[in-house]
Amino acid sequence: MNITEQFKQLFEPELLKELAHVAKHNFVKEGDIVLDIGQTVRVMPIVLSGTLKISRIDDNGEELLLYYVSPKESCAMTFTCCMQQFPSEIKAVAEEDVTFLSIPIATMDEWMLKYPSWKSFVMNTIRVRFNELLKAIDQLAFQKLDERLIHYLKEKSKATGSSLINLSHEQIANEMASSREVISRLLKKLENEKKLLLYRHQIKLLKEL
Amino acid sequence: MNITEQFKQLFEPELLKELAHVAKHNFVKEGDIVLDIGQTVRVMPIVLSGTLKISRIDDNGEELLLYYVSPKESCAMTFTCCMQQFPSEIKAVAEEDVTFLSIPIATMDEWMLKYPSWKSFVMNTIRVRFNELLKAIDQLAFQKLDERLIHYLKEKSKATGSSLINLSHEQIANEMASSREVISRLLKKLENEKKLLLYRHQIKLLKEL
DNA sequence: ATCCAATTGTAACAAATGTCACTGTAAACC
DNA sequence: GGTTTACAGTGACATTTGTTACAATTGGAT
Repeated sequence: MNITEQFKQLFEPELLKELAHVAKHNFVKEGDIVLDIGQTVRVMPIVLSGTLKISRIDDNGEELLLYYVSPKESCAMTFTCCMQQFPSEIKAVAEEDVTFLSIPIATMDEWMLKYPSWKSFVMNTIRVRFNELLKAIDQLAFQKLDERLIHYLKEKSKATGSSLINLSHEQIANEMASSREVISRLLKKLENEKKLLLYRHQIKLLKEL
Repeated sequence: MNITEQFKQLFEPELLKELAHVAKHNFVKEGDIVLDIGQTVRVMPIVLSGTLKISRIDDNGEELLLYYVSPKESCAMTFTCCMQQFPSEIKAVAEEDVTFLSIPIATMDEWMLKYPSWKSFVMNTIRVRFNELLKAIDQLAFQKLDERLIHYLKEKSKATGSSLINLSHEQIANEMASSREVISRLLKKLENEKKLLLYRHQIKLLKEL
């Protein structure tokens, strides 16, 4: 699908034309790091296909998944860091193969003044991502690990669009800043409760979840 | 101090003039709720004196402190919710008596186009608050409760500008989404380690902390 | 001065999570 | 086919955090 088609609902015709003209196309493979902590952000990305995983890494290299960026979406923190040329506080990895547009700083700055639909898009992105962070905080502060795990699985399923999750327990533990044995234990409990099925490197979510 | 004086470093002269003219002055007393979860935000606040406490409340009424808004600062989530007339996801309470300016939506929107210094201020506010939320997430995901408590006390001390903290253990437990007995236990441990002194309704932080 | 309510201290126990050690098993590679 | 390696299962134990219950103390109210 071409860009104009994909963003027809979101942007006004003039902006669509400029977008097709100015935006650079990028392609990264599953697992590629699009942006690492500490790197200076130089362009604003808009995902066309695939999913970006945004996460936070602490000093010991421990990870915590924050949220996903899906097609037609962007990442607010990239945006604000970008506008002011600050180093990134988050890490963005391609969850699957990803194509995305990149918009130069100067351009998106100019569009803020010129196109109401662009300003709405940016404001919306910022608001939505704030709420994602608040959701992450809710999970950490108010939920036990079993509830967090269920939430994690559902989000992962939503991001990939499948009830089959292809991850090892170790990988899940890493993204949740927990440990493999604990995740195994909780997954087994969920299996006993008939909420999912466990296979090697794969989890099938059932409707009871 | 008058507004023009206070914001001289931050805003250009033209904007200062408009600010003095357009902004409404508000005053709230310690403990007053400036904005509750679910309320629609109608103006953007800029603190002149005192401190606002921004926190998240879950469905069971449990609280978690997110960050403070100090003089010459604003709250990014208020801003983005405001711009799009969405209900607030956070609660803002006056930590001490607070005076603040409020800017109507239409005005701040207009200023975004007109004044570079205003746009910088807004972008900066958004970036800084994102980082505050990330700090909160770091604490929850990667730190044990004793470290979180130390962090909490230091932040509180910074916000009030004093090494004397006038709070009961119960209040601290509430703001940290923990329980009173646990906080008492950890505070006692810190006292034994000569990092602070405990009094009734008061904690004195020592330089060893 | 006495009483009362709020605050703090603390022990004992419970639950949640993390760690260690080891086993079995499936997949992947020669 | 046999070996190797990554993954999953699990019991035992440690640590962290939460809960219950009650005692001790403080500060204010009357």
